[in-house]
Amino acid sequence: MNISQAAEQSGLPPKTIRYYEDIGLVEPARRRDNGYRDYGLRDVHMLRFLHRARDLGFTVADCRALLSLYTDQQRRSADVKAIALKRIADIDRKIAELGEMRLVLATLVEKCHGDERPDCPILDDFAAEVSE
Amino acid sequence: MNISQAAEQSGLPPKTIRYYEDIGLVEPARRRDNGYRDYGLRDVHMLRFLHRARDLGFTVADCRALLSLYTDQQRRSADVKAIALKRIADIDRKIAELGEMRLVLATLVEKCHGDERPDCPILDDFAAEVSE
DNA sequence: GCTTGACCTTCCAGTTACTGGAAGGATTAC
DNA sequence: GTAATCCTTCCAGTAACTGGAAGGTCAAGC
Repeated sequence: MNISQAAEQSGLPPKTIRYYEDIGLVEPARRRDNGYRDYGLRDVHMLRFLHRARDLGFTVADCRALLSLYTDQQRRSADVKAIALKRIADIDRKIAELGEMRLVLATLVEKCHGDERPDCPILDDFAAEVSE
Repeated sequence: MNISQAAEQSGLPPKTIRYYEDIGLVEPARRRDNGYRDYGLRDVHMLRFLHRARDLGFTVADCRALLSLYTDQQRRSADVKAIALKRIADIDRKIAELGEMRLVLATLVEKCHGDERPDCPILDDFAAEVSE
């Protein structure tokens, strides 16, 4: 099948599929006589795998590792789990960070009357001297 | 003062300060005879403002707007508040997204025994056919 | 006066993971 | 035959820096 079919079935845009080939995340696709890439079920599987992993926020580097574990029949499930746990820890760190930002902003927003007047506790906060 | 002092007092690395000047986020600094940038208190103020705003996750584009509101005595606090509210909405969207990822991953991780054996529900999930 | 180290300058390249677009060839529908 | 829709490659841009190279400046110590 052509790249656009593979795109449709994997959920990845054609551009992204070519990009993944470029960076060696997937094997170069077979080519037909006219130079078009030709995908089979197995290829689509791999692409879908990547789509799913990327959707869960794994980096391309992680995807490389996950894909290699996926194709390795001798893998240890512990290795997969470790990558997933690292990702969860990452997510937790980001959520915490965003939560702190949100808290600060919500506090400031609440104090700001938000009308035609120029005085604004939000800007005041941004401009405040750092407390020693 | 030199850029490294300005960096220390604003919390931004010298590289970043030069970068902000490059992209026109701050006015070009005064220069001394030797070509060195020379910063005053007012400059450091602006830089610290930017540091704070960036720390709260505002984009550089937002910072541009916030900085212009900051220096505008005729500003409407409503405009500042609107930017902050947009940022909060953004944070909420990101937290929700991360929360969903976390939920999925935590479920999968829990199911994975994580030992020497190769079978792994995480990989199984990634490789699963999309349900129609 | 000279050297050494710590500054400073500019400029170019790399990071992440794509995405848009141009130029040109192939295929398909009518 | 031709128009629309594919496909190809390649180059550039995105966000917000960061690292590093090449070279000028300055302050301290001998």
